[in-house]
Amino acid sequence: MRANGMVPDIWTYNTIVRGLCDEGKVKEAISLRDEMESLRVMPDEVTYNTLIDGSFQWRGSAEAFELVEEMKKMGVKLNAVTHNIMVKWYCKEGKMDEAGCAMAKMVESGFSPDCFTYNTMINGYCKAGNLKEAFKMMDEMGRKGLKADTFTLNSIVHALCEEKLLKEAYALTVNAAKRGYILDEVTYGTLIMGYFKNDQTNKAMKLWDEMKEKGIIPSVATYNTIIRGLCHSLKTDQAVDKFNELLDKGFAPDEATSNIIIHGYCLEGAAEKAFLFYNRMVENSFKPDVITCNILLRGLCKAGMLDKAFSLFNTWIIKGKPVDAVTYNTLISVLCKEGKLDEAFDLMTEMEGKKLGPDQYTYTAIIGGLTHAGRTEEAEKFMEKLLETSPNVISEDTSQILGSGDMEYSEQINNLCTQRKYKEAMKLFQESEQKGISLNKSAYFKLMDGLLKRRKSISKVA
DNA sequence: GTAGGGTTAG
Repeated sequence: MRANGMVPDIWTYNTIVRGLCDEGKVKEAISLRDEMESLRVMPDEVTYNTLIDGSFQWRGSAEAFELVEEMKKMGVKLNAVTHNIMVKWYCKEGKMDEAGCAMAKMVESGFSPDCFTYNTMINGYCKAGNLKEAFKMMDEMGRKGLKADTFTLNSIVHALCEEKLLKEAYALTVNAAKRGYILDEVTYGTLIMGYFKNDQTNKAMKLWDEMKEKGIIPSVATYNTIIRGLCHSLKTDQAVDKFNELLDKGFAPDEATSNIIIHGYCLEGAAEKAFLFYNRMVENSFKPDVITCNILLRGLCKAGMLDKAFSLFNTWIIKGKPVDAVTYNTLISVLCKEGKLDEAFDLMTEMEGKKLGPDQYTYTAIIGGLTHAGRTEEAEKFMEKLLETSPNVISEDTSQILGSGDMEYSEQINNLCTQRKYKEAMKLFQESEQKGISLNKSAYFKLMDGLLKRRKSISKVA
């Protein structure tokens, strides 16, 4: 277009900015913004929001907030989407207090939180294991006239699966479907993953069939879920069947698909098969990344082929391909197990030089090696370092304690919910709040289930 | 015809 003397309009530019950001080429996207300005196609809120989200993902929050400031300076008004992006990234970083502040700031700026905001917050609280706040958000959402939807449902299903409450998760989806909620491939994928993680392979496969019978076409991400599940159940050959099915349907597997299968063979101790598949994929334009490298290294170490592991590591470095903390920790662990502590220390120095660590995994490996060699005093020194870096490794899990909650209130609320006396359950919840009493997780789940039931009409799910 | 929420490899 430019060569033919045409000036792309704002829509065209924004589309390309989005494409670049998706690929992680945020710098190029930002320089495109300069080009836009020089051509007097002024970047708008869509351009900035795209760049801000991309910066959060690929360049870190400092750069992202700089763009927010720039946006203000350029006279482009922040909108609800801008705020939702900021809320989302606080949630992704697990900073739920700050996410709450961002939401409050959104209100101050004159925007009411919408379904995106609430679903983001609900998911964030679920991921943080704070079911009480997740439930409170859901309640608030309902009181503002916003309807829970498939996104809300999927967050709760995921949280239930994480708690190993699979029966409850399944029952929730069945009841939700009866009430008019749309179950989609993510709902199924989440349940399937939950069953696989709890070694209920048959149920997982049954749900896969059920999903397909319903005419839901799984995307690559959902194919990855079933392939991953089969691999973790040491059924990599079956996983490859699904992989071939994916190819037959004309889908292109992504980077993850190949890594999962390579990992599957490594888990089975079949390093040769892993390399055969690796080679097959490389010939088909698969670009191995640092995760591929780490998987292969672990596989080779597991199979006792240390020489091969180190030669792979060296070739990788010579080729200038990136390595990370996991790469080093993988090798350091195996060296410690083999009693080759000097070499392990050398690698630790090397990773320190590259500012990749050491982290808690490095220290744990070193402590194990030293203890095994009877070098207790040195081990204790590293123990101190470990506690400095991550005090939570050994201390008690406070969320567990908080999560245990008050039995009496929890049970009463559980019972009321089972009897569908949600109003009374809510009253009791408010009473417990006033007394500063926390409930157990199952009580919060029951209350959330109640909120899903409260929903009267069905909103279209995109 | 452009931006924001749920599943997602070591």
